Amino acid sequence: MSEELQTEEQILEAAKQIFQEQGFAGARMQEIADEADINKSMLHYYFRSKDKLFQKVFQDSIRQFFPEILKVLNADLALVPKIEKLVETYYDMFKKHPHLPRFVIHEMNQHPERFKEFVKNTGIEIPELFVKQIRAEMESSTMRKIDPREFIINTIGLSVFPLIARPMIETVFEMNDDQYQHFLEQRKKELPKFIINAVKK
Amino acid sequence: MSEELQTEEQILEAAKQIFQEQGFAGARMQEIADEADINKSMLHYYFRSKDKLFQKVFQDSIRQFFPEILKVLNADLALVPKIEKLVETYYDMFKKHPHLPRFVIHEMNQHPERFKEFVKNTGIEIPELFVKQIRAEMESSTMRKIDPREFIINTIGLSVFPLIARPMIETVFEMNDDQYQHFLEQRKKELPKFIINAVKK
DNA sequence: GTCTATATAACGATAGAC
DNA sequence: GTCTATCGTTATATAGAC
Repeated sequence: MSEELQTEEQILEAAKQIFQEQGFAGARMQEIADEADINKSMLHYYFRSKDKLFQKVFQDSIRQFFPEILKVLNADLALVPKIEKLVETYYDMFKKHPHLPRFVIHEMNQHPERFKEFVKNTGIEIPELFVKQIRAEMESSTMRKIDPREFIINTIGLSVFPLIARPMIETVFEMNDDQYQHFLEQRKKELPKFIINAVKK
Repeated sequence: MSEELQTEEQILEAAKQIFQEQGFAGARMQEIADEADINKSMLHYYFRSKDKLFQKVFQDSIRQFFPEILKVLNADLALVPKIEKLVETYYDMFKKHPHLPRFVIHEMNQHPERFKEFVKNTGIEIPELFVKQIRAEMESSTMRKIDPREFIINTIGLSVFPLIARPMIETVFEMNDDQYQHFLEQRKKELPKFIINAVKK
């Protein structure tokens, strides 16, 4: 009885790792069980089916991915420090969960409708405050005219892309793992400048 | 005999579609056979195994994805029209092959070493000419100092991200498919400005 | 080269003892 | 709640007739 929560937590932790690494289709229930160091039948005892276990993991992953970003977007910060904070948040998240962004991107494209349902259920909303902030900056003439949606997508895209494109970057620019990590560190400082400059008047 | 090439081509075309849509793990040989409108055993007759068929498709996809971009990067064009051309190339590619970018990203992360091998075999190289061009622009003081690798990654990332993040964009900004397509059209014009502005002095 | 039939293995899921 | 054993399906792959 006291083991209930622990086992369930162990399973979820293992499932998260395997699913995020391999995706739904690539993951094996046996592998999840091995990772959680429990018997395979326990997975079904706690979550009934692979699909149900996956949906739990996927929903948790969305909850992990979006709100943290939206929180920063809607925070009470000036534009420049907000961009800096946003970029930093992404890179921290990536350090803890290297497969999270690619996992979400892959799976949400496999079942777009289901994904939209999930997002609605988690109560994620348009970053209204940030949109207002951008509009205000544009009116006070420090920022050139740009669709706020473009600005948000560009900022997130610039943060995420080098993380999901790692093998490509390492290959094209002939980096090893250390050099890639060093490149990311440099980028953390450089990227906010790039973004701010892009919308300066 | 005269049917050999045609059948092989049919298989590859079908395999490309299914693999790019579902990934290696999610794809089924039966589904590829159905799509190609041939018998399932023909897949093995022509390509021996699922893995061999996949590797052919993956390599072809890389050949489809990279050289076209690198060709533009190394073309004899001034910076601004080059960026415009690059963005346009990406969006055209996406119209013809909507799943290509996400497919390459997902699969190259599943087997990074194999991916690096493939890239080397296809003879893809660092876009040296473009790097030189950026360096020249920086020295002639029209462009602020920036690591050319950052500039390249940013440009490609900004082009690719809204394509692979479509369900997210449609959800967060409450767009339907038409509105998304319209958004992309607008973006095709806006993005080069964003990029150029970002590196202006 | 193309088909049908089948081998072989893997996987998700369940039954039943403890 | 946890285990072993096993069922039922589905997947890749092959054998063999035509």
